[in-house]
Amino acid sequence: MKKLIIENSGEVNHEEGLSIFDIISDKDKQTAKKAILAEIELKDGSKKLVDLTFKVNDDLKMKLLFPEDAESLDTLNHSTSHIMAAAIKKIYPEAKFAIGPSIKDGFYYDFELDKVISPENLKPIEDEMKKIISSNYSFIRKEITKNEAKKIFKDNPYKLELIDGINDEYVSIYETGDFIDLCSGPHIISTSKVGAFKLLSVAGAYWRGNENNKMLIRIYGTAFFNKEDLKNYLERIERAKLSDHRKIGKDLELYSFHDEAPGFPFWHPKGMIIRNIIIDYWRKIHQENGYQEIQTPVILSNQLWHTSGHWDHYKENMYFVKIDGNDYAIKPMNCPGAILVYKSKQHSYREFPIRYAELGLVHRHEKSGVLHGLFRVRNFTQDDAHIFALDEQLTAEITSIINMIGKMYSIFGFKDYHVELSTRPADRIGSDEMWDMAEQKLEEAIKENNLVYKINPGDGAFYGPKIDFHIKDSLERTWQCATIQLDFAMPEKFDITYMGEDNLKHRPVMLHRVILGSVERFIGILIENYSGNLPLWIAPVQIAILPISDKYQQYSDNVFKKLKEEGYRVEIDNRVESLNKKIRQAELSKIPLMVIIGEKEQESGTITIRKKAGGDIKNIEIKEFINILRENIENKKTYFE
RNA sequence: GCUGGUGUAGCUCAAUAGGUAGAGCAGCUGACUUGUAAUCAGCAGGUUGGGGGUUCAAGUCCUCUCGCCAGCUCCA
Repeated sequence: MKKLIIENSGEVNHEEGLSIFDIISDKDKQTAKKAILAEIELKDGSKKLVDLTFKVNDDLKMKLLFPEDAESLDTLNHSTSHIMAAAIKKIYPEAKFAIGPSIKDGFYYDFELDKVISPENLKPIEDEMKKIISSNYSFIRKEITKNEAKKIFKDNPYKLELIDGINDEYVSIYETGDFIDLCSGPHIISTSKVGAFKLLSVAGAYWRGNENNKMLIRIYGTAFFNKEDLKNYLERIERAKLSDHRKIGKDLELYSFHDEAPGFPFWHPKGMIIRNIIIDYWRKIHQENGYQEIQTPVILSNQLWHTSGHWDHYKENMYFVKIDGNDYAIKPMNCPGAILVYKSKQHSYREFPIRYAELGLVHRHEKSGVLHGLFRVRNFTQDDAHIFALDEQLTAEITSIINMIGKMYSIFGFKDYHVELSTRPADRIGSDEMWDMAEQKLEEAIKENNLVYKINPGDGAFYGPKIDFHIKDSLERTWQCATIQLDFAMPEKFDITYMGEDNLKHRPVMLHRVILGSVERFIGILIENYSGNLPLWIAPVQIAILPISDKYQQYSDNVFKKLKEEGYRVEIDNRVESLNKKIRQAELSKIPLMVIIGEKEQESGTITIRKKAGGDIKNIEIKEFINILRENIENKKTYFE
């Protein structure tokens, strides 16, 4: 007899070779029915997820996982991807399957097929999947040798390549009905565990994520243990779409895009108000932190871009122009300009660190398929800075930047962002020693500041590694905003120096950094995070004055003038329309505050405030209202109080 | 750039099986003077993204092209 210790539910003695499911079933049928997976403890103390069909041959400690555990939903999605593959195989026997993992909120499977798959082909696949699910097939795991596996998958180049990549003599396969897949698992015990699923979209995806490889067909789907969860998920996605900055930007007249300039945003008056508020605050915080603002040209000679390395490593993304027969480029980055400013005079170690800030308008030729509202455009303003420093000043400088990022993000209401350390890319300048040093320095700074981070290998800039800060949009896609880049290479390329204490020339180190990232992307993500309901201090229109009829026009005009004089962004709706209509339109325009003026207000010399977020303040004095406004705006409050 | 989808008035959407474009909102005009999310009536608005083709006839079919959307690659 062997002993199975189940976390939180005691011990069971059992015969050797029984599956976890059988053992639990003997003890408690209900629990066995509900369980999805088991997390077993290996001899070395580490944990591993296994199927419920896992055979127990020894004493074992484990924990059962149920539908409410996150790992269970992952597994369900992964298993559903197998079910989808099985269905596709039924309809298109010639399909060759590549990989089919679970992802956040769903799963996909990539496969090669010499046919066009469009959304209308999804329905038949779903129908076939339903048949498989109701057939209640078991997921049967088998461990076989690589050679055996190669025989099974002899017609599938993708699986063969995967098998070759496995560092083990044995591989595992799973059988579901007559469908066999190479897979490490784990899986649900039977197809009937899939309570609800939906195929969502079809797209192309390169094999192994490499654009030089063949493009496969990818079908995305999502699965849940019950129908209610699927319904909630689909509703959540629909709701998130209402926060789309592309829609809100158009509705609120913030900016527009036109066929005449794809990827180049047009800023409208109300959008400019948001931009300028952000920039005003940005200037203030940079002055406080010892930055000096500069501005460098948009067009610079090709010669410069040869020197900087952009010609060799960034040309594909650049635009070029000819002036008087000479070749120039439109800047894709601000660094070379800042370096020319630095080089315009001699520098002493006593000046360091020198912090040049620049709101630099850059142009990049982004591939047409990647353009995405304000998140991905072809011209944008980086809130850039280039810091020239001594080696020993780097850690303090990086820490100071990290603090500025934290402060600005919290002021703008971003709490949920994550950090990545992007290391050396294949296409780069500078020696390996430089990269070792730079990467190490950044990692030290991250650790010193106790940031939680992950490594993003190969994603650094061509001149140096970087710490990236990512923020989520309404659909929880993440976008890189802030970045801190450490650069030993450019100072060398441009041969920049300073005079040291020893009266000798030395080479400074350079930090490139942005906080907002680009003003455009930042505004896009700001809008999505607030669903367009911007805090009072940022809202392009702060107050809408709504006279109930034109009998109160004069009094309303006085209130309007008063607020305007105080510097508030206020509009008055003088149309002869119902109050209901005026309120509705102010609501749709996402104006945070409405001032309602009728007979009562006029008589008592007061106003009534209707907050967009809900709730009224009845009959208050204008003076008092202004005090409240001032209080909210000066403190940059997220919600009006 | 690649894969798939899509493109009708400022916005949201109609238009049977190809028969030559229709509505609501917004706009303009007029009436209504209104107390917490759309008052009523009238008017005006489109060579159906653009080019080419098939056809007696194209918003509808074919083709090229551009934009947009989802995803892949790439990125602030």
